[in-house]
Amino acid sequence: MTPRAPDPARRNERSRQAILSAALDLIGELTYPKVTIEAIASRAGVGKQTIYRWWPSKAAVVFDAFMMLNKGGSSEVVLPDTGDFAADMRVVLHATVAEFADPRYASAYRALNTDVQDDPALAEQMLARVLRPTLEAVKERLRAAQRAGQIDTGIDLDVAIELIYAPLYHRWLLRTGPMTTAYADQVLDLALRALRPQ
Amino acid sequence: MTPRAPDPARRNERSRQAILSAALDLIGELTYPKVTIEAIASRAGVGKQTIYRWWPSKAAVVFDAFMMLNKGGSSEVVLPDTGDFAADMRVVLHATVAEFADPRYASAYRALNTDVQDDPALAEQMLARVLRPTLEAVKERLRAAQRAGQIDTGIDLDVAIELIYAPLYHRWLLRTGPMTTAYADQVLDLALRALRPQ
Amino acid sequence: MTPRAPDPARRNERSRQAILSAALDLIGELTYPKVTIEAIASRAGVGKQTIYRWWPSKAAVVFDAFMMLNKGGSSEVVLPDTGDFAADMRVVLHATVAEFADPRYASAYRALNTDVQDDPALAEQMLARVLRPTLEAVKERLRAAQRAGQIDTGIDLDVAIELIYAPLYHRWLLRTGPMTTAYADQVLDLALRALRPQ
Amino acid sequence: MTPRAPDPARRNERSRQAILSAALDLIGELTYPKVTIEAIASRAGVGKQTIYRWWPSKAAVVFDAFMMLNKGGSSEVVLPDTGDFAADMRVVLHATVAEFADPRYASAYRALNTDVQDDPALAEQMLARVLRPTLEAVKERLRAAQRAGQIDTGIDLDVAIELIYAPLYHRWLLRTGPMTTAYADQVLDLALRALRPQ
DNA sequence: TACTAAGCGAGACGGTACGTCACGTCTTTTA
DNA sequence: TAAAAGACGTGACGTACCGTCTCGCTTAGTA
Repeated sequence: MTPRAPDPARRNERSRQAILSAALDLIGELTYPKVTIEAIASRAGVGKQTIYRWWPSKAAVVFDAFMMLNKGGSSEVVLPDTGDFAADMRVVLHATVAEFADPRYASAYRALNTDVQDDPALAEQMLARVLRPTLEAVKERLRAAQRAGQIDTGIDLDVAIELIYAPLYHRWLLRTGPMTTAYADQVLDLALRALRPQ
Repeated sequence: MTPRAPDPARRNERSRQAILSAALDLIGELTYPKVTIEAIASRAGVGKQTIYRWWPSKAAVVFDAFMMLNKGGSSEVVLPDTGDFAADMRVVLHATVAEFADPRYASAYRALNTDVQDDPALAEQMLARVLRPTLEAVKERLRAAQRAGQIDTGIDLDVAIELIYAPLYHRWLLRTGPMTTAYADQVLDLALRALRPQ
Repeated sequence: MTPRAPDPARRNERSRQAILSAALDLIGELTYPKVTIEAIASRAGVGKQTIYRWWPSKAAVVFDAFMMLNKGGSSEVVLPDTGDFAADMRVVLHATVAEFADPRYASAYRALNTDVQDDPALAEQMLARVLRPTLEAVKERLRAAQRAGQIDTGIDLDVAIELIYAPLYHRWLLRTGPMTTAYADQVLDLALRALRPQ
Repeated sequence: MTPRAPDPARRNERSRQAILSAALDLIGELTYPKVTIEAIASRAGVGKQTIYRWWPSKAAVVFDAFMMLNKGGSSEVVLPDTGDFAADMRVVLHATVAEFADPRYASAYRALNTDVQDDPALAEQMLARVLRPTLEAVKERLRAAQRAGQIDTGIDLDVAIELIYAPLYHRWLLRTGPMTTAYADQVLDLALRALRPQ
């Protein structure tokens, strides 16, 4: 009596799009607990079963919806490399600040950070498809900067990355202060003091 | 027909304790969405109304329960000052790592970080009674270190604090890696490179 | 983990009445399969759970609603006894025909005769509280008629009763013909030919 | 854009048989509400559409399945005529009792008596193809008995028929007692008292 | 010492959303 | 082109909690 998985080939692409769009819209309009599966289905003009057929939970829907926004779902992240690490990182962090300013992106991301707390499978996906690609790209850029003599070669790059990124996420998630490019610049300046060769 | 606020003098302390303990126990045992008001009331041997009489939401109950654990509910945080800033911070960060290792503390804290996303009042309370006291104490210790010439005087202390703390919270909330004292030491070492006079 | 039965003392009589009335109204208006629990709850202005708390199934609700109509729920049935059995039975059968003419009574009765087919508990209740009381009363009246010499003493009264009643129910349930007092009279006349002393 | 009726010539007889057999099997195994179209299709190894293409409702399928059992689907009913009306009717009623004892026949018949309540088209079919042929045959036999002087000529034969048949159906549908040949004999004996010339 | 008003445990209530099932329609693929 | 397979929009199912309410029953503080 296995439930038998549905056949992806028969999947209705129009419905899939409608569901993800409805989810994003509702997340932007309502507080997350009010973004119910029923509300998404209703907004998308779709049966609830069509959601349950393809996603195991609301969180999974939101994840896919978020991935639609996040770099078009691509897991490949490539950072600019003009040869000036500080300038390149500044561009990247400003882009991050800009993403946080998009209410649909920000709300979906907050929702995922909430759901991740009680959903190990989602946590793994977030790590693998959202966080890790970015962190790996930064790490790669850091390595290039080390080769160029801009970053101390004795530094543990994994810690270096979090020194740069964590303050932004921390401030944003906990709303300890405004999320501005100026703040990003401050953090970056300070972090670079720690990373440069001494 | 104002509902007339309940009289705190007549409040049953035994019930209050039972509720907060039940909340903490359940948070440690169950996934947060299953920690319902009904479950707390039932576990505490208490009527639901007794919870609704004294707290506006589940999040408020969890907050009070968490405060019971967090430094005994005191909002006064004082950091050690042996004259060696690095050593003092190391002690403090190790204490933080230890708190994160307590499952009841950790689960309650995660739950609050979740609820905060859609509850501005709770967010304000978290900031004022949990985060700010610690951050202020660290800031104070940083100022003393500046006076002692251990920290560069040109540094914005608010950013400095986040450089030290954010990586820990980031790694813990997003589970990007293990939460160890070794990691805390690495972060602190790196951060201090940024903060010391140059 | 027994579900613990609800306490009848705390039951809301207003809700109970609203539910039974709503059920009867809907049965009179809609085809039986469209008389859903949700529709009853909605019409009664009541939560679904209030129905599920007190009744195990839609059929049970309909049964109680029907009993409200059927002789005011009383299980005591007493037949007239003027000394003339034929005349007395004619009165009784005409009353039965009149009941069948009430759309709420008739629809509820039909619904119960439907549900009874797959619900032995309901079948038992129908027998004990609806059919048997009437049949017993007729039997009692038949016995009196035997003593008065109007009915042959060799007759099996249980069969005699069904000879009188079954044709009415049969015609009504299967809609093999119109349900009129004239038909009742015809059946009664014929049955009495079988029952009278010979 | 009329849906265009399917062409009966192209109908797959193997599927038709499989559907009717599956329906009968399920009716014998499950409670009627659980005999769903999906269950029939699945059991028959047939697509749902193949059922919807050829039958308007579950009741229609069950009707056809029942007709397969009921006298081989023939609508022609001929009663024995040995010259002894009582004996002939006894044979016929015993055959009816035997049919009621077949669980597939009985379950299907009960199901139809249920569906008939909210489906006038089905009711008409039941009357025309199941009840009327039998009743007409009995009527014909009664007429012969009248001519033979065994039945009073003043009797309304339609009422006479119901006097004989209704008690059996009544007892069977409402389960007011066991369905035995002895009971059939009792009913017949009593009914004949009413019908014989006096 | 009795009275009275509040908090209390209990749990029924009107609701909303859950996740599942079957409906009847449709679309795609196979024979 | 009928048939199998099964996804789809729809809507009811029966359950779980929500937050409010109403019961009796303690349990203080007032008379």
